[in-house]
Amino acid sequence: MSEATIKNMEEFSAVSGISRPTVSKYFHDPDSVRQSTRERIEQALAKYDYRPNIFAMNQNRKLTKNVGIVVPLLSDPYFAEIARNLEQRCIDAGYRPTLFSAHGDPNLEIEVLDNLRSLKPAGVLLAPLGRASHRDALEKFCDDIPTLIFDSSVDQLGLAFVGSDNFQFTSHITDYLCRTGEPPCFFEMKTPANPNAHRRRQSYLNAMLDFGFEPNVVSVDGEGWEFEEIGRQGGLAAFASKQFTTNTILCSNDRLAIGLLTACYELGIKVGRDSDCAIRVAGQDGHPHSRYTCPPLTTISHDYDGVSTHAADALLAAIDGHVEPWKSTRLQGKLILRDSA
Amino acid sequence: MSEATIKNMEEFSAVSGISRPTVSKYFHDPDSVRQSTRERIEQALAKYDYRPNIFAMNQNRKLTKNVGIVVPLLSDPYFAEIARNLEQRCIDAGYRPTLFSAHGDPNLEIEVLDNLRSLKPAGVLLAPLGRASHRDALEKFCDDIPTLIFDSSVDQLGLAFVGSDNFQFTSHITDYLCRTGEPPCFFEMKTPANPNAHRRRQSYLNAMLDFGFEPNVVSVDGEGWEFEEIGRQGGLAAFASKQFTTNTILCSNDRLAIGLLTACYELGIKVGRDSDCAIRVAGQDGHPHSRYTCPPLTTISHDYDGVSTHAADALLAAIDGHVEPWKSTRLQGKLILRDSA
DNA sequence: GCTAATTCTTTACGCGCGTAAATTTTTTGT
DNA sequence: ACAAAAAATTTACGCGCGTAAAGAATTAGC
Repeated sequence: MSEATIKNMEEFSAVSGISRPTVSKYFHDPDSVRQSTRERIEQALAKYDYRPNIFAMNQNRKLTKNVGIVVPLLSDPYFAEIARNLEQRCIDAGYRPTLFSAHGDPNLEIEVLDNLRSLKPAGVLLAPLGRASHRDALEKFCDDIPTLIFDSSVDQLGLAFVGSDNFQFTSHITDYLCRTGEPPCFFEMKTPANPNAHRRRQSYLNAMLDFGFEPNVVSVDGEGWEFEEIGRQGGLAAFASKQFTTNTILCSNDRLAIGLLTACYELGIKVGRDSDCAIRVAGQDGHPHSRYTCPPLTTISHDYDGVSTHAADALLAAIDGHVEPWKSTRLQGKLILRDSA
Repeated sequence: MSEATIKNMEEFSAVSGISRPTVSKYFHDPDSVRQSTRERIEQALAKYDYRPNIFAMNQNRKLTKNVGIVVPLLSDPYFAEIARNLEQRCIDAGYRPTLFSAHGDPNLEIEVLDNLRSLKPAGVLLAPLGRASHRDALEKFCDDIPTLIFDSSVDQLGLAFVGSDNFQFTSHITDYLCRTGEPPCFFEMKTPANPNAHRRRQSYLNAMLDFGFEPNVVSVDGEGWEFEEIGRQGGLAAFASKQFTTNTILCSNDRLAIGLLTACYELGIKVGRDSDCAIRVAGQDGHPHSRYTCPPLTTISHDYDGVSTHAADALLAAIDGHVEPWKSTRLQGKLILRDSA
C-alpha cells in the first residue's frame, strides 16, 4: 500500500485499469459498478491508498454526501449522546456528518445554519434552541435544505419532527408518583427554553385532574441554559417561601432536578422514598448523569436509540427521494425507578 | 440586500466594480486590499449577499482556513466545554473550526484523523485518547499536518503541548487535605485512560512523603470511559474490603469522585467535613458537574480559559509561520473548596 | 509635479472531479 | 451462437475559484 503516490483520480484510474468516469461512479456508489470492476478498483485501492479530493468532489455535484447535525447545547450530555448516535447512523449510511452546536445562543444558531449552507449539505438534523430561535431564519433554512427537526418541535417546520412524547412522559411519571405517595408538585422554569416544557406542565395538570388532586405548579425565575443553577436557586427560594405543598416534587427536566437536589442538600432536607426522608424528587429525561446523583434520580427516560434511529432514517429516506407529508413522531419514555422517588 | 441573485465570484466582481482576482484577494484577507477597495466590496456585499463557494475555494489552495478540533469524548462536559472555547477562538481568528470526537474509541480516533486529512486543515487541535491511541498513526498525522496537542500529552508529539500541571494539581489538593484533616488515600483506576493519571498518582506519593505520611493508593478495575460507574463499583468494592485506611479520599478525577459519592450514598456513608460526616471526598478537574453533587465536590479546577487560549494561540501562531521548538505548557489549577472535603 | 512604489485589471491557465453523449465492450437470456 | 441489455470507455466540457504574469492605474514621497 505504498507504491508511487497517486495524486488524482486520473492517475488512480490508470493504475487500476479502470476508466476515470467509472472510478468516479464507484466512489459515488460502489454498488453502481459491476462486481468484477469493483473488485479491481478495491484491489488498486488497497495497494495505492488513494482518496478522492473532497473539495473537488463536492464542488460540481448538485447533491453532496454532507449531513449537518445541529444541537442547541453540546455541553449538555443529553445532546452529546444523541449527537453521537446520529453521527454513527449517518456514517453507516455513507454520509459525512458534521457536528455543530449553537451553545445556547440564538445568534450562533443562525450563524451555524449560515455556515452549514455553504457546505451544501444533502440534509440537516436540527434540534432547535426552541423559544429563542429566530423562527423566520429557521423557516428560510428549511425551505432551502432538507431538514429534519428533532427533540424540540417548531410547528410544521422541515421535513418532519421526531422527538419524545412529552405528554406521555409526564402523565406516566405523575401517575407513578400519585400511586406511590403524595401527589407531586411540579417544578419548572417560568420561561423555559423550549416548548417541551409547556407540554409537560399541561400533561401534569391533566394527570392531576384525572386523579382528582389539586395541582401545584412552582415556576422559578432564570434565563438561559444553566438549568442546574436555576434549579438550585429556584429550589432554595421555593422552600423558603413554602411553595411546595406536598412532599413530592416532579421536575420539568433532570437538570433542574439535579439543581434541586443540591438545594435540598444545602437545606439539610433528606430526599428519597424511605420513611426517614422528607421529600421525594423526580426528574424527566433520563439524563446520562441522573444515575449518579445522591440519591440516584427517579426519572423517565427518552428512547435515545429510538429517537436517533427514527430521525436519521427519516432524513436519509427523504434525501433518497422518499418524500412524505410532514409528520410528527413522538416516542414513549421509559420510567426509571431509583431512590429519589 | 436582495437584488438579482449572484451565483459566483465573476458576477459579484461585476456588480461590485472590482476585478475578480482582487475580490478573491479580499476574501482571502480583507486587509490585503486598499481601504477604498475594501469599502466598495463590502458595500456590494451588503447589497447582494454573496458568499464564495467553499469547495472551490479550498480545492486549489495549498492552505485552507480549516481547523480541526478533536477530543476523545464529547459527551464528557469537560471536553465539551474546552471544545466550545477553542471553537470560539478559532472563529475569532478567521478560521473555520470543525469539531470531532473519538467517542472513546481509538479506532474512531484514527478514522477521524483520516477524514480530517481530506479537509486539508491549516492546523489541528488534538486531545488524544491517551494510552489507547495508536501512537504511530498519531505521529504520522502530526508529521503531515500542524497539530497542537492538548489535555493529554504524548511525548514530543506535534507542535507543542498545552495542558494542566497535574503535579501541581495533586500536590496542591493533597496539601490542603493533609492540613485540614486526616491525610488522603488516593482513589484511581488501575489502567487509566491517559497519562495525566500517572502524574497525579506520583504527585500524591511525593506529597505524602513530604508530609511524612504513609501513602495509600487504591486502584480499581475497569476499562473504558465510564468513569462514574467505575468509581461507583470500585468504591463499593474498596469499602467492602476496607481498603481506605483514613477517612479522606482523593480521587484521581472528578468523574471517579462522582461515582464514589454514589457508592457512599448507597452504603449510607455520610460525606463531608462536618463532625457528623464519616469521610471526606475530593476530586480533580473542576468538572462542570462537580458543583451540583451532594455534597458539592471539593476539587481542583483546570484553567479552562487559560488552556484554550494558550492552545489556540500557539496553533494559530504556528500556522502563521511563527515556528518554535517543541514546548510543553502546563497551567496551574485552582482549588475549589466545597462541602465534600 | 515628478518618479517610484503600490495596487488593481486583464488575461490566461489549472485544480480535481462531475457529468453527459456517443461508442465499444461485456454480459445475459434463449 | 445470437441479439438484446447492461456496463465500461472515450471524449469533452464545465464547475468556481486560485494564482501567476504583464500591463495600466492609483497612490505616496519628495
